[in-house]
Amino acid sequence: MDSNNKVSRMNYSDDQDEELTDLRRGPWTVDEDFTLINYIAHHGEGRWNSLARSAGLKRTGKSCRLRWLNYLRPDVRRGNITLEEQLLILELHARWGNRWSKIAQHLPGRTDNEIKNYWRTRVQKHAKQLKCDVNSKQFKDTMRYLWMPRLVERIQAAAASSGGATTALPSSSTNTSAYLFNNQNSTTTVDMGSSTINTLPPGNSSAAASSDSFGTPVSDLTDCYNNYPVVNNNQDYYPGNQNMSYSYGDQSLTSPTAGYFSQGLDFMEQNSQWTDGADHVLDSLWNVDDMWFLQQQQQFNSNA
DNA sequence: AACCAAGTCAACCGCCCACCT
DNA sequence: CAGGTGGGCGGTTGACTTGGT
Repeated sequence: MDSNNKVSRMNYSDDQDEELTDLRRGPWTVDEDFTLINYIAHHGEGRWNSLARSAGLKRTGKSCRLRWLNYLRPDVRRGNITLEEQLLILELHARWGNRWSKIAQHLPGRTDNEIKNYWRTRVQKHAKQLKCDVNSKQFKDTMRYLWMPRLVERIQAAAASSGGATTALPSSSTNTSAYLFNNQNSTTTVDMGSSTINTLPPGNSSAAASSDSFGTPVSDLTDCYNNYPVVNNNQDYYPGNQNMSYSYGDQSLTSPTAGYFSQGLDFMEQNSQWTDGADHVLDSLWNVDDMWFLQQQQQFNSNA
């Protein structure tokens, strides 16, 4: 994207400080990025307003902080949200709601902004397609009893098809134990560091895991969202590796999926197209299955 | 090729809270 | 305690991209 020197045409409220009229807004230029990086490298971060002035950046302190935290920070990872991360986002959002920064704390390298964008563009899109509110019990149940188990299955399948867990892992990860799935047992355990996500017995895995030519997993909530190589723009500035690992503190995550899902799996197994690995087919079936699930729920609720 | 709609995501805003004086 | 400042958070915007017609 060549957005250099473009200035946002957004409207801003009139109560901005007059000095702000001299300030640049909109996309950051490469020069600005270098200036900010170099300044922080020598002086550290914090005191963003004075930092912006001292560095000679015609930006607000907030803008500098945001640029640094969401884009320029050496350990920031962008794009290519893995299946494991998707699962974790769903799980943590179910627990905490729109506490993006709190959720982001458990996905090293991910920013609250990215997670928020992921949620709004992918998850809310599906809620819209299903014609239900993203905060409704129906939608939450659909996530809990359909999408999350599917994610676990596909994580497991991806690990199995790669002869291990390596291709499903972020290239930067050094904590492979966080991604090892015990797919030989009747219960699939997703080990996220010291926490676990238990889900249904895998049985005959019907939801085929798909991957692109790079071996990177393709999102099941999205249309080939991950279908591109890892893009980490700030590697232009930081060519070194990133050592990070998934940790989940001492918290335990448990999905009450066992026992709820057999019908859904049967449904999927009856659709041989599930196994062809074509994402457009899979994605279209998501909605069919989701609609079926919602109908079952509505029927159940009306009978109750 | 041109147009349009939908999707994506960087960057912004307003609000709030913690801290300092 | 009040006022000012810095920083963090969630929500929103809009430029750009992509896909469909």
